[in-house]
Amino acid sequence: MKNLYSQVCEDILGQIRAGELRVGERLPPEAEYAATLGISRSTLRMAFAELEEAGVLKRRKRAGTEIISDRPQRRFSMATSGVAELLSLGRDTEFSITSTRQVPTEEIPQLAGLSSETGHWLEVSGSRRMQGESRAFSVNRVYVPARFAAIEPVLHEGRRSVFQTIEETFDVRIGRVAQSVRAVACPAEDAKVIGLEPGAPALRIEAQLYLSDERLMEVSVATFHPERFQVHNDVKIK
Amino acid sequence: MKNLYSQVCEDILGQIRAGELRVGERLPPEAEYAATLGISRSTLRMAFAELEEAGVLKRRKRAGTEIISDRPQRRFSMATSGVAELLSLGRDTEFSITSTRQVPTEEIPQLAGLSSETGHWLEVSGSRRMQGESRAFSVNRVYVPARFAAIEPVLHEGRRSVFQTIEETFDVRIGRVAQSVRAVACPAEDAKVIGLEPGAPALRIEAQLYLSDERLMEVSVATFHPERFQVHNDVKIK
DNA sequence: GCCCATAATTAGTCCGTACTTTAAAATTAT
DNA sequence: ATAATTTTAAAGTACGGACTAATTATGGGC
Repeated sequence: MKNLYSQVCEDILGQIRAGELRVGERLPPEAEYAATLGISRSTLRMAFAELEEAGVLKRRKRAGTEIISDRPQRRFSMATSGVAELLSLGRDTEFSITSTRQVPTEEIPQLAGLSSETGHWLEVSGSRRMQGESRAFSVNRVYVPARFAAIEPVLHEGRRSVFQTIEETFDVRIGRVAQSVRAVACPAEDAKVIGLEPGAPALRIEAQLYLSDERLMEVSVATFHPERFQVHNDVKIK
Repeated sequence: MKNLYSQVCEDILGQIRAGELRVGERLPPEAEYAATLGISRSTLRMAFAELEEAGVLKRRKRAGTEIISDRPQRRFSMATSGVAELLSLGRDTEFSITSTRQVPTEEIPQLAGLSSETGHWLEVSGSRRMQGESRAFSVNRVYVPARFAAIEPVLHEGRRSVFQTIEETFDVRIGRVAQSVRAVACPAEDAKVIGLEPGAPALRIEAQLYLSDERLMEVSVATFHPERFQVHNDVKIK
């Protein structure tokens, strides 16, 4: 290995793989560890930074350096400039709500097993269109747990996304997004809205948005017009 | 602002927004710049690291620090552990080649305007299946520029992805992936292979793989069975 | 036993210096 | 001109020291 700190990374990774260090354990304090390794604290910190980046370590003031995974991850960074972009909603689109209602968990397959929240969710139905255009390119259904149901009146005030409204109203931040993309035959009810034949190919995106403490923030199910919308990712590899 | 280096970040960003610094320009050398700002080089380097992370700066030894964007990007990291995962090809799938041939640029719409490479590309046609299963879940066509066409004999030796073969054979690394996902009506020729009715909804993924120097490495067009394949992203937000 | 103030600990920030590596630029040779 | 070589400027690596801030742990009061 060329650099000292990369070498230190490898060593720590090796010890984890060999079982000498285990997930959940804490490493010694920086100063102490650097001394025993015979390197400077700054060099150790560079190694730690790399391992933290790779998802192996987690560092917190006073709490120390914890091993949280034995599998370093090659890092990809998405070339997007906000969560809205990540969710593939351009800046120049607007969301209009057609209806809201309370639904019990059992009625919506996408909610099954996701949360032990109280039985009812706020369902927000709507569609999204390019600014200025008249026809929508997607039909959206967003499910909000009871905890955030109070946003309902606020939603009607603007054309913002549901997640943005929640972020602002409750002063919380998205921490993670799990998203799946499939091709489906467009349901008849949605086909009318986006101008498709029933049964024609359409793109279905289901997303779960979580807060940084892993609590569920919203579940969203959207059906997109296949010619007027596509998911585009641009991913740099470290 | 709390930290000196975050403050420096803000300052630089502010100057970019104000037009005092422009995209394409280079910042002064670290030592010099730190001196004029009246801070230590390490502190400046922390600020630079943050701005590089955000996609605003690009640093290269001896070449200096260049401003490459005026829009800092909120950071997303994908929870994948390799490019294969990123391209949504699980570890436990295998690729089999059905045919290869030389094609001119004009015949393939996905190649239009992508590269000024010489007129011919190596087209590798194949399908991908889960390990052990008999029916494929995707039909793939991969286009390799003439520069890498020599991999053709190597391809038939194993069941590895084309990009992996290129990486190994030429000792190069992927630097960026641009990917788009759409819903399409499955073409008749592909429908047979993955067991779909012609015209049924299918997922189409088109990807361009670039090397770190931005030269094109491969273009791939794949059609997926909608029930047996979906794109899944799990994205942490900083 | 529980709550609150205090102390101790640990990662984070900041400084300054010295040396190394890379690659752009300049120079020389073909 | 073009190719090979040398120079050199810039980021990268590494060291060590000092101070800061956050948070866990401790101890005292009720």
